[in-house]
Amino acid sequence: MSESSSVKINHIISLLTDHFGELPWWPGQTDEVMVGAILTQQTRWENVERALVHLRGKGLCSLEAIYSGEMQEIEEAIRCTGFYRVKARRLKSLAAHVMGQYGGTSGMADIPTGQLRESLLEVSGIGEETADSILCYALSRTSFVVDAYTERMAQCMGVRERRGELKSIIEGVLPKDNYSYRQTHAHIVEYGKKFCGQKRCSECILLSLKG
DNA sequence: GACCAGGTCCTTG
DNA sequence: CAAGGACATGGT
Repeated sequence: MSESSSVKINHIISLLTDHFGELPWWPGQTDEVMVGAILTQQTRWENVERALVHLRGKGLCSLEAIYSGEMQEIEEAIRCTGFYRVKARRLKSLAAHVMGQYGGTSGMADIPTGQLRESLLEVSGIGEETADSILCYALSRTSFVVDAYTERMAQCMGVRERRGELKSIIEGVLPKDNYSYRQTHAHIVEYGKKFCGQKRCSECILLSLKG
């Protein structure tokens, strides 16, 4: 990674923090956040929230309940998030993995973050972003979530590194605490939603960094 | 009706 | 490795 990329990213992060301040982002209990991490794949958060309401109504919000729940019930509850058949399968895989390997969410407490990440990546349907979302937002670890917005923003500011490298760069400049990790990812997504539509790119709040 | 959304997996070149 | 398609509903 180039030195200038780190400097740029560091600058971007502090501008975003100044602009957005503290954002309430992805609250909730551990298991629900893990479920949400899968449901939000390529999907708007508002639709995920509706699905979570359905799941709560059926008592299907814990991994234990999903593990033993009916596939049909799960599919029905999450239909509004799209890709519902794939996602139901992914939820089952995650539940089976966590129950089988750790006996439940609480069993993961003593596993080091890096090891847990590798473990999550073994689950079919959990890629890098979902694994990091679970680590950061469900398990309060310091593993930064790089998503499409992060990559888009970086490209837009002339930082050419792709996702894997971006993760290293960002983790390299952030204070090593979970709060900073959560907030920074939240800032990037808010920035992306508000300013990264093609039409609005000229009004981008980071315009001063371009060039 | 076209196009996109806080991805991941599988197949091809 | 990069690129393209499949998975699917809901909002603009």
